[in-house]
Amino acid sequence: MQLTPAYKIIFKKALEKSSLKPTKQREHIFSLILNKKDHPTADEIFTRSRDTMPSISLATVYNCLETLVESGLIRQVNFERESTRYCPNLKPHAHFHCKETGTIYDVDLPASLFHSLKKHLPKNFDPEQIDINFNGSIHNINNHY
Amino acid sequence: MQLTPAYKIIFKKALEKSSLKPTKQREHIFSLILNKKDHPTADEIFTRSRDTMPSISLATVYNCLETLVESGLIRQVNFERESTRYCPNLKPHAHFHCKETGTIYDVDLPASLFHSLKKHLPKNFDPEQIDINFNGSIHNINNHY
DNA sequence: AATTAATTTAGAATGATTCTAATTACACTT
DNA sequence: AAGTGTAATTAGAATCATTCTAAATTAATT
Repeated sequence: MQLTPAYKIIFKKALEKSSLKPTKQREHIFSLILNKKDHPTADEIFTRSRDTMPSISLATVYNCLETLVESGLIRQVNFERESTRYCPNLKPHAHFHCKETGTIYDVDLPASLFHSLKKHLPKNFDPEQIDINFNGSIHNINNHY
Repeated sequence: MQLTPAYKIIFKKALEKSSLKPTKQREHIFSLILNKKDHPTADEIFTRSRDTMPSISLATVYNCLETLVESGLIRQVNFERESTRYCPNLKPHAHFHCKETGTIYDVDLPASLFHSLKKHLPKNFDPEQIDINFNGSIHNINNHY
């Protein structure tokens, strides 16, 4: 697991901005999330890291994920009360949760939609984050014949 | 805690539709949620019910809430991994979570917005529920002078 | 190399929720 | 009214994701 040089710079800058240190563990967790663009839980990341960094502890995985979120390198995704998942996609987007498989899909949305959502808030409400989560099922197109 | 006659009918019908029984406990929990239109947690509801139904157990509160959600009488609201909250407002709406106080506010949204959100999904994605959650702070207008 | 602060670590603790198994309530028959 | 069967309630144990704690390690700075 390696970060590309470009991402290495992004990584260091983002952490330094919050005066956090670019440690091996943090870099490793970040690269794991970037290299497989799904939405893993802390525990899945912990399991994955056993291949390449067997000495890391679960507590560290949680700590690293927290600092990566803080520094804006990844996002948290929550569905109901399932384990928190982590997402490297920083573009404004929504999530679709398939209730059959549990898989989470990114859904790109135009910025305009986020803007019109904000317009419906009272003037003194200041949103920092907007989460849009769909929950449903996915029809297999091949089933229709 | 009493349901109005109108709500009593709604309550019975909704449960019967799922062949569930309109028990004292279920009715009581439902009335507690209707009569104070905030977004209580299971534990808060448990505490509130001690005044009027001291014998109810926490497990029953959880069970009742589950059946009320199943039968469409109330909605669940989740923010991050905080305790699940319950909401009697069945109109399509969003939620705003104040990160200072933890309070949750309903935000009415036009149905058209939900429709345009759905348009951005792939054709075979079939959303059953859309959750829109704002997270942020609320400015006190009186602070500006 | 010494000092200091931040980070990592293992394991314990927490807290919300679910599960289990026993009891109770209710609807429907005799 | 008594009996039967099913669903609901209950107390307490169990679970599971996450956070906490305190000690050990690492990294940055003097």
